Amino acid sequence: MATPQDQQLVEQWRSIQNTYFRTAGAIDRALEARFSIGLTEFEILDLVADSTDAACRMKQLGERTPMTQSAMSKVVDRLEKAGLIARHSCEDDRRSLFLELTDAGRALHGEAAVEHRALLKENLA
Amino acid sequence: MATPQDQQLVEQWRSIQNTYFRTAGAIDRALEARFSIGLTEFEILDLVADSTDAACRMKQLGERTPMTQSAMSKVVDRLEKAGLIARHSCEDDRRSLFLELTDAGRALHGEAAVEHRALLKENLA
DNA sequence: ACAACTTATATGACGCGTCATTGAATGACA
DNA sequence: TGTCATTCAATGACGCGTCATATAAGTTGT
Repeated sequence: MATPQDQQLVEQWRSIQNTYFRTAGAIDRALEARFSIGLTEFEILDLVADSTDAACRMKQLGERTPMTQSAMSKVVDRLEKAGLIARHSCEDDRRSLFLELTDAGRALHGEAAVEHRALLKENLA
Repeated sequence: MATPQDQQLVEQWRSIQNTYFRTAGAIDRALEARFSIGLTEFEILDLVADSTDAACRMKQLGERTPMTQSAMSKVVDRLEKAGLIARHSCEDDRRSLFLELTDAGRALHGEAAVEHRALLKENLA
């Protein structure tokens, strides 16, 4: 029934869960408190900030995160309403959207990233 | 700004997130499909099944999971409605609750655990 | 050029988790 | 014993993610 192997798997799993929740929670709370954005919003900002290629991005960003397409759409909604990101329609394919940080978005990302990295370091020791 | 250390931290973090989402998603879908319970419900069943001591448990279970007290309460609600678990009031301290698997709960947990461990093995390689 | 299919994003209903609060029982201490 | 603080659990409002769809644009084959 409960082989030692199973025990070890379960242990490993619980450890991952704890690390994940602790870290995600800490980052989320910190970003919310200081910048009024959640972890999810930050992750999108971070991905867009990292993107150098000028391709139509919504889709491609989706490949770099475990988020659903639907979730992404709503996160981008919030970021747009917050004035941190802009959607540009894409000339080649008018179904696609091109995302770009606004100045405010870029500024906020810069500051938030410092906090983000610091909390990662603190929690992933 | 983006030191190699930071890069590595972010990599590590993304890896944890991916593992977590992939694994949790797989287990959740499988349990939902075959037993009509989610991962969260299973985790509570699993904790209760593992508990040998007869202490008043709601509280103590809370210490073994990243779940909120409020979340636990609702999960237990669902498990109770599904007839898998029973709440008993605790004589020593009438604020506390004592949880116990029903026969159906024990049976379901036994089968679900096999699936759970199998999916852990598959995803945490 | 016209259907039928596929792809990119948006949206609405819904479920779950969280926060803040409540209710009830207990403890502490004068 | 009476008051005040503390602890355990439940609840309601709310936000976010998911699923299933909708909308719109592109693609393919004839």
